Amino acid sequence: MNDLDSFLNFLCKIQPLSPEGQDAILSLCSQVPIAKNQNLQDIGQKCHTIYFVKEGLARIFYLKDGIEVTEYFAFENDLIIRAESLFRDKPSTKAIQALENTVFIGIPAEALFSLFDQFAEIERLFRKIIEQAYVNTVIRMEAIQFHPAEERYAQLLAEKPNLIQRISLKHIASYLGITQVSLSRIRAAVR
Amino acid sequence: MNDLDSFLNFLCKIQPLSPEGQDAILSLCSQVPIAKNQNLQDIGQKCHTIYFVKEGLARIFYLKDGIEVTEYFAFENDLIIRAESLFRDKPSTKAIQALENTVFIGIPAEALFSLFDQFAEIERLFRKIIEQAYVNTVIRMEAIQFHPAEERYAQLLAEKPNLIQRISLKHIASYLGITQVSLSRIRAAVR
DNA sequence: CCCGTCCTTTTACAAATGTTAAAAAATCAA
DNA sequence: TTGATTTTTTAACATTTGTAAAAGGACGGG
Repeated sequence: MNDLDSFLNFLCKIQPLSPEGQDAILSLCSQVPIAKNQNLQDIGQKCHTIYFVKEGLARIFYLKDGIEVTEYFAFENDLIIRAESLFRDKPSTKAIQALENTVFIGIPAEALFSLFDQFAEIERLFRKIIEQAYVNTVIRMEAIQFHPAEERYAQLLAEKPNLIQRISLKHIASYLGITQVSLSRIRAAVR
Repeated sequence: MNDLDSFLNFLCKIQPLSPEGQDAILSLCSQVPIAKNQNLQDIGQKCHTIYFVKEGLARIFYLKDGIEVTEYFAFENDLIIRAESLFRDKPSTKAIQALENTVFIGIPAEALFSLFDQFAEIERLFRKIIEQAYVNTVIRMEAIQFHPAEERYAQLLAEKPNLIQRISLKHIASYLGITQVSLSRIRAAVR
């Protein structure tokens, strides 16, 4: 019994993997515990690692005029990568931060890509994972493009009701593309 | 000599393909000419086809309170898919429309996915294509999330200076997430 | 327990954007 | 060209959201 079993199980639901394939992935996985409010990766670093959240909660954020803007929240089993750095080999303008005590699973990208030659099933797995990430981003962009902030907040609450208990409002506000003052107003109006 | 040569060449730059792989893809490609302002795919249809623009110009749009919102523009060789329908097998709330007389290249998704078993190189090609699309969407979301409309307009002009000659301002406005009135004001202020 | 820090709300005001309507300009077809 | 249609601009006003500052709460360290 390995404590990455539930993670492997999660992967196999996306794409069934042979025992050999599973072992190959496992051999690349390392667990990285990060304390609450600490960064897993800092702004300015090139991203060479694909991360998942094993337990805890994390976000990607960047700085806009000195203010932190949250781009993405990752919960258990969620993929968390800085795609614009990883797939373009450029330094990232974003950081990955643990919002709770969090254990990440890290997979070195180069080593993983090498596995693709040997295991087509693993390439397929990650193709599907990226497809899902892509679809999620398209859907989120639609929301942010033309829905007023109040709708976006309501929608977020409907999708992830427990979010509000685990994440501070200022992070939620910047994720919604508004200020925390504005979010406070929205909450007051709903109440 | 086949008139899809330039398209094949475009694909091979992303991922080199064997002659057999190239033939396999070609055998699935059909060309679909659509007249200006006509829809290639309508709202409500399930999307089962992966499209590229061979020549011309197209967009994806949806209706928000009866008003058309442009989600995406596709120029020559650009991928144009309604990802949330294609990868989730749901009816799309979006339409694909030709903004000029346009020739699309269509590849049936199911048949393509079957090729993946036979040609790992083709699966890799489409993995990379989706990765690129994903990165582009992440970057666009960052822009729309926290940059004011005026910046987004300036950035769009810098990236695609010829866009303004080919696309009406109302479409550009909705792509930027603002009304056409607002875009007119921005243009007047810059002038 | 108290203090300081950080988070959240509230207030007042400013700026940006939406809405509606109408005018001006451009486009297109007969 | 003319007339009809569409696109773009302009105007006036309403609404939303941002900014800055202050006040109240929550929370942890000493």
